Parts: sequence; C-alpha cells; structure tokens
Amino acid sequence: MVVLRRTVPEAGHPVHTRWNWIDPNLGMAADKPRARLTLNDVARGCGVSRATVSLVLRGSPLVHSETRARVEAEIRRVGYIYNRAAANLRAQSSSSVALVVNDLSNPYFAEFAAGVDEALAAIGFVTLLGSTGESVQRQQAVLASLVQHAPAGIILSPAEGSDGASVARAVGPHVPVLVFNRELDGAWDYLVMDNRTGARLATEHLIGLGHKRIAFYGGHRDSSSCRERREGYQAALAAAGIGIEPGWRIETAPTRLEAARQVGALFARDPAPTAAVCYNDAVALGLQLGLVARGREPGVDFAVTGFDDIPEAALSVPPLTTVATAPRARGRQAAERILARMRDPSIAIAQQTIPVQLIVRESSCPPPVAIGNRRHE
Amino acid sequence: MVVLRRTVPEAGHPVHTRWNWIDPNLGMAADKPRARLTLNDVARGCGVSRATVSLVLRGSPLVHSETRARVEAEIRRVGYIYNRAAANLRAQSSSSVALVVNDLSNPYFAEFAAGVDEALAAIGFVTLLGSTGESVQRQQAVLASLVQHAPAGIILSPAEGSDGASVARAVGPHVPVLVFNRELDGAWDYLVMDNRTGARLATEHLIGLGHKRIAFYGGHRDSSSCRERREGYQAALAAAGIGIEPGWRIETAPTRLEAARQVGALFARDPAPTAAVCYNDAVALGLQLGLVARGREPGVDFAVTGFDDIPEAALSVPPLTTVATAPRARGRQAAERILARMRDPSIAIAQQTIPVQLIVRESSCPPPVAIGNRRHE
DNA sequence: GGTGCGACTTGGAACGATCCAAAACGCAAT
DNA sequence: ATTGCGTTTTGGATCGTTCCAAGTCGCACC
Repeated sequence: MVVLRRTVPEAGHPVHTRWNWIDPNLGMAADKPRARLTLNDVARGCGVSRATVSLVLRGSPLVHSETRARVEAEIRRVGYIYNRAAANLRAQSSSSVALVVNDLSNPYFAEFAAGVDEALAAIGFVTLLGSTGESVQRQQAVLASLVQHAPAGIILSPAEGSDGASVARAVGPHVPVLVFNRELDGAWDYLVMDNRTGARLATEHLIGLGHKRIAFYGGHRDSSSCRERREGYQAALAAAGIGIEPGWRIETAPTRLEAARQVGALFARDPAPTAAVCYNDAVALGLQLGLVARGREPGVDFAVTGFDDIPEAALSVPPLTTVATAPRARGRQAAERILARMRDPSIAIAQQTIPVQLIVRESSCPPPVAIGNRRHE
Repeated sequence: MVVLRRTVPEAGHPVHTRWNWIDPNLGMAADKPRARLTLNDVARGCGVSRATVSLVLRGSPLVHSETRARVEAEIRRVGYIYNRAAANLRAQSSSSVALVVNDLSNPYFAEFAAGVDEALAAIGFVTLLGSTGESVQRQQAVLASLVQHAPAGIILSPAEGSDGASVARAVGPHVPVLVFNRELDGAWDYLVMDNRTGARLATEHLIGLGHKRIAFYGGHRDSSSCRERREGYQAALAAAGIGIEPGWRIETAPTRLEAARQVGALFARDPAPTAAVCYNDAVALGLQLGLVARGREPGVDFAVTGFDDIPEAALSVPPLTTVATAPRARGRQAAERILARMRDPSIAIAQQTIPVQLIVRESSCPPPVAIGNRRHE
C-alpha cells in the first residue's frame, strides 16, 4: 500500500500540494491479502458479464428477473462491496459533499453538521468533514485537500478573516459552494441568519417590557454576524425613539467565560442599563453567571436575551429568552441547496435568509422600577 | 450527470443496496460545462508526458529540476486540481477514514470528531462523517454507504444496542475498524475510557471528604459505560467498608433535563444521601439545577461529581468536580491507531484504555454534619 | 565509432466501474 | 427458411491516475 505523506500545507498555493516521495515498494506488505472483490469476480462467479452485474446493481429494468436473482444471490454470497470511487470516475459524477466548519466543538455547528449529514445520508451521499479551528491557513489547506476528492459541492462556514479570492482559488470554478453563517467577499451562494431581525425582535421585546436603558453585550466588533445583530438592536431603539449610549456596547470574546468576566463594564457608569441584548447564548449565559457573582439576579432585577437557542438555554437559571434558528434544520436546508445547485449548476446564486423566532422565557423581566405583572417561576 | 438515488436502506442486507433506476440521459445538462482539467491537459500544455507530470506532482527526485519548474508553473497557471479518487483507484490505496458517531450534537463527540479530523488533516487524509442518531438501522445504512467509498479505516462509536455480527457483515473483512466508547460483541480493536477507575476515583474523593451516604445518579442500566462506572463506584464503597443502598442507584436518561426531573428520587427515604457520583457531566449539571430548585445548594449542603469534563463543567455554579478524558486528544489517538492498523494490517487487535483524571472543583464539599475546613468561593 | 552508463522521459497497461453499439436470442409472421 | 422485432446480454472503450519496462539523451571511455 502506498502512502503519501503531505509535508508543509503550503498556504500560499493551495492548488498544488507537494508530498514526500516514498518508495512504493518500501511499505509493501509481504503477503498479498486477497484484494477486494470486483464486479468481474461476481460476473465470473455466476457466468454473466460485468455489464450485466452493473445493471443489476443499479436496478436496471433491462435485466431478466431470473438473471437478476442469480446475480443478487452471488453478490450476497461473496460479500461484494460496491466501489463508488470507480463508478464516480467513469460516470463523472460524485456522491459526496464537503462540509467545512470553523469550529466543530461549538454545539451550534455540531447540530448544523448533524443536519447536513442527515439530509445527505438520506440520498446515499456522504459528508466529507473539514474543520478549520478558525484558522484561515488551515482553511486553505482543508479546502485544497477536500476539493481533490471531487465533492459535488462545498458547504463552508468561513473562518474569521477569510479572503474570498483565496477561497475561490482553492476551490476552483467547478464546485458549487454554499457559504453559511458568515459573509465572505465576492459573489457566493449564501445561507445566512436574519441577524438584524432577530436582534430587533429581542430588543423590541425588552422595550415592550418597559426597558429604556438597554445594552448590547458581547461579540467581536469585526465579526459580520455581530455587526448585523448590533444593527438590529440599534434599529429597534431608534424606532422607539430611545437614544443609544455608546458605552453600553460591550465587546467580549463570544464565550461564556469571557462574557462572565466583563460584567463590570455594564455597571461602570450611572445610570446603568437594566437589560442587555446579548450577541449569542454563550455570552448571555456567561452574563447571567457574572450577574449572580455580583449579587444581581438575572430575570428579576436585570433582563437578558440571547441568540441561537442552544440546548442549555432552556435549562439555565433562569431559562433564557433567546432567538431560535434551528441549526439542524438549517443543516438540512444547506444540504438541499447544494444538491439543487449540483443537479442544475445554472441556478443563479442567491442569498437565502433563515427566518428567526423569538423564544420568550424567564430571563427577560420588566425593569425593577416598572410596577406591574412580574412573572415568576 | 447521473444521479443514483437510494430508496430503502435495506437494514437486513446492507452489503447490497438497491437504487432507483434513473435514465442517464434524463438529467443531462444541455451544455457541456468544460470538464475538469486532467494530468493530460497539463502534460500537453507544457510538452511533456502524463507520467512526468505525475512524478512532479508526487515530488519524485527522478525529474529534472528544470522540467519540474516548467510543469509546476503550468499546473499553477491552469489551476489544475488533483483527482485523488482516480489515484486511489489505480494505487489501490485510500486517503480517507470514516468516523461514525451515535450523536454528533453531544459536545463530547463533537470534540472527539474535531480531534479525529485534526489528526487526519495533518497527513492529508479526509474524514468521512456518518452520524447514526443512536439508531441501529441507520447505523447499518451509514456503514454500508461509507464502506463503498473504500475508507482506509472506520472509527465507530456504536449506537446503543448494536449487534457486532451485523456491523462485521456491513463492513466486510478488509477495512480495519476501531470501536470507541462502547462495547460491541465480537473481537474488535478498542479504545475505551477507564470508566471503572474514573468512577472509583470520584467516589474515593467523596469518601475522603467524609461522606458515608453516596448515591450513583443517572444513566441507563443497560449502557455498558454506565455499568462500568457503577462498578467503580461500588468497588470504592466496598473497599471503604461502606454498605451500598440499592435505592440510591437512580436511573435517568443521560441528559440534563431528565436528570433535573428525577432529583426527588434521591430524597425519597430517610436518611438521604449527602453526595452523588453522577454518570456524566450532563447528568451532574441537571442534578445541580434540580437541587437548587428544591432549595438545596450543591457544593454547600450536597456534593456532586460528574464525568467527561465538558466545557460547561468548569463554568457551572458551583464549578463541577469531574473526571476528565480529554475527548479531542482521544480523537487524535483514535485516528493514529486506525492509521497504524492501516499501514500494517497484521497488528493484533487490542483494547486501549484511556487514562482518566479527577478534576476537583467546588461542587464536591464535605458533608454538612462534618465539621471542618469547608471551601468557599 | 562503438559501448556503457547515469540521468531523465515516456507509452502502454492497469485499477473498477459505466456507456454504447452491436450481438444473441426467442418467437411470430411472412 | 427468412425476416423482423422486442428482449437480454455483452465486449470493448473510457474515466484520470500510477506503475513498469523500455526508451532517449549526453558524455566519458576504450
């Protein structure tokens, strides 16, 4: 068996990867371990031709039912396994889709990946997984590697700071790409969440409860999803005639830990906000922890909303009001879209916007000053 | 482009899958969209033979440096993309590994998958993903589909209730399999956590703090990992001469929600336990929520330990004492193992046990009756 | 001026499937 | 016996790569 080992993942020129030369004979196993069975073996085994077996495998109506039965019996008897790579080579088709995510350990993407795989598996496709760990260099290497397996399409959630031109160069002109979750410069087929509307809904919900001093909490300034959510937040405030306090836009890494650490910034000046629209659920949960640590009670004297509706959101104390996007369904949708483009490459690229839904739970309470119907668990 | 659509995923006979017959000409795109470039195109483009280009691609020392430069320039110029499927077909080798997990949305497996992909990507392999959603039938279908892509090996975390013989039949005799996380009847290469030791360590830790009434909380009775952890728990109690109260082994689904719901069972009889060794972190976190809901304070008047050390464990209130198994490193380890067996199939199958480590945090406190140095945050 | 040799290069023949045009077969009608 | 026709079957050619044996080339040596 020949093994090619890649050395440097040349980030600059992903189209052409160099390998170490390894003498083919070097790793040769001494004994020939009875190669995998082929169409020919099956054909010989039951006295028909390759072509007939191939037709049987694909369920063609051309073969006589008697012949079919004989062939199927033989297939089962010898334990023949179809070689899809060979079939794809000849048929110039593919039966895989590549999924490249920036962070698999994020439960949101894990759910998304599960959705993609679910939809692909249903039609006999497989998912080629690539994870970039938010590194643009690894993303180039991963794309270069995946594209060599001739996937029917690529679903990409770009690493932060990705360059559209580099991605286009790595992927080449023949594979349809669906960009998910983040924006990428250039003309791409998109599947993006309606971040603005989501954040607007959450903010309007807080305004409706009586809040006037509302912060936007967490996320990176330069992340496109964060920017869009901030815009939705600002739009809602502007529409309600509420002024925006720049000091109430607090930047943190989008993790629970960082969000918990930065809570102090919310109360740096007087008057302090009475509610916060958070960048996502992780941040919101971190904020709740941080509030508790400072002696405040989220859902009672400070209102919090999140974004994503990750499984923990429903189980936190208090349960988190958030904006749901159903990542698994999104994964299925992404797979459907890439398959549609694969079947008809002439479909125009477009921007599909994912609808969002506000889920109201106990973390969003009226402001302490407002007297009224306070919900309690 | 020919599309084969699988109909019924025949669970019984996964070796031979039947497809609907679709007339090849039916879905034919009218315009021929300029096929992908091949070695031949590159060769013609710079006036050498296929063979030479092939040697250049694989970094062979046989080609003249001048020729190499010319070929590399041409490769870059036309944007040639290597067709690994064709290469694998000829070389009878493979550059992919299949990863089949029972539940991708579980952060533990997501981390594991990230580790696998990390290790594979480093040597230019790709990960074929398959997720079974804990369904034995889907597992058979997924295995049958993946094996057709001729992976170099399969890493399998079996769905609950898997039958070893069925798995062996679906996979065939030529692909090395590494079973992870769960036991599977038959002779397999294993990578399993040291569940007994982990639970024993946690239990001993609680005993060392002064607890005498310790429950085992959560998990399914018939899950092998749960059984092993229970055995470690029992071993520690027995070694300390503490009797086991059968009513303190409480069964729940291994989720946060279910664990939170069942808390009442812990306090059904008097005297009630003062501590609980939990099946895993999800259960432990659920238990903590349930305790709070009943007016008890975990880490102050009731001690809790978990298993897995998921990211949330460090961030819960109180932070969770747990047993760490470093899933990402386990993923890398699994990939290494499968690659080793791929390179030398004669390696004997074995059971590799993953070392575990007790991480002590604030959720494990001394029992309320014991007077002494109570830690506090 | 042949011979040998090292350094490169190259044209088929694979790999395991699909596709196509042609062949074989059975059977009824001429 | 021949023809025609519909149903089944089949042998190459092909997909894009790798491998191998055999090729070309330049040059030193006798």
